[in-house]
Amino acid sequence: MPVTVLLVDDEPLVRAGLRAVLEAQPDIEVVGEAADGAAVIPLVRRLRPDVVAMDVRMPLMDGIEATRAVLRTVPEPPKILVVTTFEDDEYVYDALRAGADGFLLKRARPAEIVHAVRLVAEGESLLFPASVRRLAARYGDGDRPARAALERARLTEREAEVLRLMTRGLSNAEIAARLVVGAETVKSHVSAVLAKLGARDRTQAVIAAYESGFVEPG
Amino acid sequence: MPVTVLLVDDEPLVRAGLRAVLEAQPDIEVVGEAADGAAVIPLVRRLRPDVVAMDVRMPLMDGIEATRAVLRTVPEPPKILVVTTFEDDEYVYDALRAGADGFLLKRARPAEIVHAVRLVAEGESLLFPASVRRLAARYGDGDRPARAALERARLTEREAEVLRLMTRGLSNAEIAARLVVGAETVKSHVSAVLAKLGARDRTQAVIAAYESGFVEPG
DNA sequence: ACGGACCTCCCCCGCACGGGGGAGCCGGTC
DNA sequence: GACCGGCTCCCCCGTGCGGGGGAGGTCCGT
Repeated sequence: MPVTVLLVDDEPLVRAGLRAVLEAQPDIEVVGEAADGAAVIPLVRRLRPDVVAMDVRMPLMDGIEATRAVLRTVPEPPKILVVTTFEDDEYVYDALRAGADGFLLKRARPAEIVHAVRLVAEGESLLFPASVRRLAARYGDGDRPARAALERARLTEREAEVLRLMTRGLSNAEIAARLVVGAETVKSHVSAVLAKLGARDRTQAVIAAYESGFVEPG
Repeated sequence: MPVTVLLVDDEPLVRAGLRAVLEAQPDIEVVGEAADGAAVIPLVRRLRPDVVAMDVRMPLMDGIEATRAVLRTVPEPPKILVVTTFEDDEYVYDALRAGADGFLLKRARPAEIVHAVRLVAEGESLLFPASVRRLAARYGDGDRPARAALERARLTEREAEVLRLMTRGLSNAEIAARLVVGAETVKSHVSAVLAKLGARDRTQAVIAAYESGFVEPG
């Protein structure tokens, strides 16, 4: 029986590429796709794939969190193959700690991609040495306070909703109208968001939202 | 007769994705692939594609240089569609100056990718294909001329630089200090950017920059 | 019963922002 | 020469924004 794979990546182009590469193999079958980590668990339960090819950066739930969620909640969970780029090196260790079974660079050759899927399906774990080496080189750049800030932010539901509307370009008055509350209330929420994000104004808050993946561009 | 396309990208996965997306269309045919800009010219001469989907960052010869080389040396050159994820505004403008006919983000949806290929094949040029549709949808109520404004949005060098600093969260005063000009000058540039982007305030301008791929999040 | 989030609304206040004008200078084009 | 686009700087002016306070209300866990 073939190895069944679930693709999880927010970029349709990458999904199409992975599908094309993997389905060219007679012993590998792509049984499903998801555009965000938040959609993974029900899909895994229903499709019961052998391997999940999981992107790291996704809008709602990132690959790390999704990996944790799957391994925690699904009995006999699938193997998790984290598909990453050089830019995501910072997450490699986090993903390993979350229980991922292997790593794959998006720029790997098709044969390597196929090989990686077969390996993790067989229970082997693999790590591309190149990515780990780069990790050490690039570690400590730390020029992304916005991301860290947002991850630590713990916005309340209302604050997150207000931030979402801010990222749609709405003014405080428009947000108030949309949420059917007073303008002063919106100001309070906005102030709370700015404080939690370490942002000076709504523009910086919106930037932080984009940089952190809180909103999906495109 | 179908639109013929040559794919130029150093990542096989991306090539596979583009091929899968484009060949799903009956009127588009992928006639060749190259992994580097250095291999483009002989391929273009031999295959005579209508469109070259050209990556920017490649090991030997980048997409900008390859675009220049093709347009300089090939009679009746193909349309050049620059495809990239890494969104240096430098690259964008360099590519356009080099004579590229369009600009496409890898994270665009398949339909947008197909649309972009057809457009440039027909002789249209497009700058930020994704953003036009999205902003049109967002302000689709019709009260705002954002769509037309953005289509006309040809930011000057200075305006693009100001917008870039806006997307870094800088205030007008900070931008003025950075560019060593007066605050009034920055205000003029910002106003021009807002007008050209159909944005009401700097927040909406930053959003448009992210949505259009003018800046790359993450 | 109590504290503590959370959501809601209110006050005052300073200021950066953005719109509307105009103007001089430079480099390229016709 | 005249023209035009781009960059620079200047004026006035209204207001949306954000800081710093405070204060009710509900729900929840202890």
